[in-house]
Amino acid sequence: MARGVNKVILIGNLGQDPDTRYTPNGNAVVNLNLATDESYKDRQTGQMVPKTEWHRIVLFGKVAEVAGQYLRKGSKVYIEGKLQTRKWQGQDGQDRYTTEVVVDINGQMQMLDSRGDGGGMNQGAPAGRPQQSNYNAPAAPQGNPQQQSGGYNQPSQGSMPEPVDDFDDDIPF
Amino acid sequence: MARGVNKVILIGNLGQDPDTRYTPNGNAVVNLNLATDESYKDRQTGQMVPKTEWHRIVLFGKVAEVAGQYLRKGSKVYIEGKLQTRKWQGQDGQDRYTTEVVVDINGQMQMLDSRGDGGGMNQGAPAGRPQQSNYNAPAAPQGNPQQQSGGYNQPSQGSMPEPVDDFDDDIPF
Amino acid sequence: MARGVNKVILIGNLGQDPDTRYTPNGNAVVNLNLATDESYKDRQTGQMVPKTEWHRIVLFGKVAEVAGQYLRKGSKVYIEGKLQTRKWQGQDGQDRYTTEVVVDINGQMQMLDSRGDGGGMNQGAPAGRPQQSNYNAPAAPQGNPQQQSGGYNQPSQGSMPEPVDDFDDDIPF
Amino acid sequence: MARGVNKVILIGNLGQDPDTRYTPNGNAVVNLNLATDESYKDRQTGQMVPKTEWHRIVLFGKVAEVAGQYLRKGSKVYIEGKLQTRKWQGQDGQDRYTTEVVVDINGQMQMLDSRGDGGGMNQGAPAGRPQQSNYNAPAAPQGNPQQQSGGYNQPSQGSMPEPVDDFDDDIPF
DNA sequence: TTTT
DNA sequence: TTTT
Repeated sequence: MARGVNKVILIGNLGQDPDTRYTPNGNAVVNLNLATDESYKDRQTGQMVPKTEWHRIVLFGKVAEVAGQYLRKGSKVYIEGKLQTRKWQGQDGQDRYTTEVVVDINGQMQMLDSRGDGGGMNQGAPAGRPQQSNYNAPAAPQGNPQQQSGGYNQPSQGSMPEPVDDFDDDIPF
Repeated sequence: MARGVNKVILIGNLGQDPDTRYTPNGNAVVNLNLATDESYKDRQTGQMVPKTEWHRIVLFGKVAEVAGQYLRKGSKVYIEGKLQTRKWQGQDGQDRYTTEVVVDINGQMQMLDSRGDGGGMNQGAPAGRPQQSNYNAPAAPQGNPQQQSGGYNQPSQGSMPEPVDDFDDDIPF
Repeated sequence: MARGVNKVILIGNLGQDPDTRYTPNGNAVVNLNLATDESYKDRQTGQMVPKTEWHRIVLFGKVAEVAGQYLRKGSKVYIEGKLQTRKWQGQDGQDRYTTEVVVDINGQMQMLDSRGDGGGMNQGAPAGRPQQSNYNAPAAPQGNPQQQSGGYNQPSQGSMPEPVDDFDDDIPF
Repeated sequence: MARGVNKVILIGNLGQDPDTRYTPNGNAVVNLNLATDESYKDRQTGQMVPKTEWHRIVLFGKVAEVAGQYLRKGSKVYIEGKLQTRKWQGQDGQDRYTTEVVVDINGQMQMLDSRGDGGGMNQGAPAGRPQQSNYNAPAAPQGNPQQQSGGYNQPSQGSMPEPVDDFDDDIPF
């Protein structure tokens, strides 16, 4: 239920392979870094200047499993989710905020191609092995705080904790 | 032009009066703090738990002027804009990131009522005087970083700089 | 599941009270006539010309019950649904098509006020009695075909049949 | 300007090549037939049943030119526009209504691939010759009324007139 | 870090 | 009439 509207719609390409983790109950949580491109006319030069915006996407439940399995660096994807800002403590003890686009059972994810980055033509075919990095988070992308935490759900001061979802962890979506 | 899609749609209420500033060229730039409400079922208690998400909105051009003039704390509003993340330096010299919903000529703002917070019934009527705080930013609401900068376009290290828009500052939207 | 995206987002006002009907299984099906206003500059006169677009909305399940109970002629409402075109036979035996915005469990309905048309101030309060017209449909508003059918689920040639939803009629949404 | 919200977002595939026409002033007007796919669970069989919805899209201005040039039967496309219902007279003199998704300067069109239907790999490359049928309208697709009119802007009773846009015809978008 |  |  909602007494408001909170909706985000994005189409862009993945800057890297999905980062798949699992909750203690075995539910997938997938992070994506999504680039949306825009260009605008520079008033000095009159030239069109490309501009890339990077978005941090978090998927839960079944849509997370599909994303983790089929999406790869470079994949074009449609995302429908909601904005959520999480508070966490930096190593200096100060508050930090990270805004993410959360895709849960109310959201949507549509693969618009399935190209991996190996140059392969695996159109519509699942990648061999879903990437899973439960122990070693990748370096954070531009525009997002460093992610140095250990396993999912073990945030600690001085690192960015993982997102939590509103839904019951025991019941798969 | 865009080779991607970057769209945010929100309906919520203002947590405080709009913060109106002006660029050197006299164009309005308005910041809003918008709350969207949601509720979800707590799995322990089975109760519905209300949850408020706060969004930082930045309006440019004509829509900014209208927002600054007619919106007030408590106003219900429809916002259509795009996600944008800005990088700035904290007082400790470290990088910080703030994600905002930018409403420019491609976006939309719809007043869904015009209630001020004084309990007045100025339904559909303009507020007496548009609030303008070019010298003293209000404290940030829950879920958003503190805003301690001075006037618009004078960011300094240790404070959060103001957003900049892609559009020609001299040409009103 | 969907391999495409089909989404409609509207904010407007009801041209008349909701038309509530029930399936044989007791599920509510509500029809709304929603007006969205726009204005554009006439190139002859240079004047802004108002233009109203009428939309036929069909709600199913729980959201239908809420709509039927709380919405009234004049109510402002947010609608999120999908486009659906139904084929039916006119009295002359020829095919007709009606496009509707369908709001089911994947959609959303948000009351933006609860004004009835009696000029009452029942803000946020339920109307006394949900209107139900299972036997006598109101005349269609501007921009929509006449609705002359009998009870729900008894379409006949020469009238516009009622919409059907994809979902199991026995299981409430 | 708008005092309401009227927005449609679609991702689907073209059922046929675009139909490009020109106004007397030389502005392109392009019609698309777009299929969006969905599937739902049949309650009798428990099977997933595919369901296709067809949409009539009308593009104006620059986005129309791009669509006419680069899209082909089978192309996947993102459409953002508004709902509009047009009234016209059937050959029997009776009123008919056709609902379209209008994409003008406020809308958006994104090619999600550029595949033509000849099986060619013209990825991102313009098709040899933009289809133009100013004299001979194609048979109407399923889910849409027959289109039997002559050239653009010469509707007559007994046929479905072409759509008109709110914008000044002389000024390219 | 993506894509065209 | 499309697509996977």
